[in-house]
Amino acid sequence: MIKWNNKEFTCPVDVSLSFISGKWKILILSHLCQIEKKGFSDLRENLPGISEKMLSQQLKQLEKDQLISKSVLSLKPYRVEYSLTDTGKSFGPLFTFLSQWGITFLKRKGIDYIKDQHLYK
Amino acid sequence: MIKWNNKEFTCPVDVSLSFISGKWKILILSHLCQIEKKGFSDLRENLPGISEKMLSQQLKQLEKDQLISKSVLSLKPYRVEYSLTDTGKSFGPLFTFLSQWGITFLKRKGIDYIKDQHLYK
DNA sequence: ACAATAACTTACCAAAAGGTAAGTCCACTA
DNA sequence: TAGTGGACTTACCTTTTGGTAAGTTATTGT
Repeated sequence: MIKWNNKEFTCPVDVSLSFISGKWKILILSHLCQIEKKGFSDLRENLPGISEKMLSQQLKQLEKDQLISKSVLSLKPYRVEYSLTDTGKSFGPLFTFLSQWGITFLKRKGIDYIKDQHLYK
Repeated sequence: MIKWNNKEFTCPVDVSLSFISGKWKILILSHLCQIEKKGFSDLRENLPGISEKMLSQQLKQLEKDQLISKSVLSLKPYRVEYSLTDTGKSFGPLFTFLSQWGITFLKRKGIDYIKDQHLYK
């Protein structure tokens, strides 16, 4: 068992997973990797099905783990912006891989995601 | 929303994740990617903390999803062997990435996994 | 004959994760 | 002044996931 920060890991893969596991984290990160606009509601719009509670919760955790950073654009009307940190960006190849794998898989099943992307909005 | 097999996915990444999410699946697959011996108890030994119930349950799901295949070596004394299918192998780069990411992360935190691997058994 | 090993399954239970709905605060717009 | 949008929080509840422990069948080893 590898020990770090009062947690135990069975192997390096387990270490990596501890940052990105859960139903939403990878999805949030991979969207932050792609889209330009990064406000709270931009993210919500791009993650069909996520509740505000979940989004807020996950963003908080990702920030704590230093995968993303939040900048407060203005306080009076409260506006924020989220972006990947360097650590967050270091997961980039993972998101690319998962996206590509999914696209290839779907194609094998007769679904052309790229061509029909507009249908899935 | 992308639909396939009565399930809904928000994007291709979501499709990929549906095969490998959960506490144990990636760990099981990445071990099958590395070790030669692949019996039930070989796996159990290499996945500290997993219960037989969980291992059996996850193996069943992975087999159903066609990421692994099971060959029954003998019936009288019941012996089996698990291995990655081609689909399972296609996740290879993912396991490599996650392992490497973890190793790099640990090194930054002053833990040299490669050098001290024997300590973590 | 008895214990150990292999590959499970089953029943039961606890904890973690996630969903729903409502509420908050503030500012801008009509 | 009423309504809308942005960025949340909170309480409550359900589902999913995971853990424990015991049982099963059959073989090999002592």
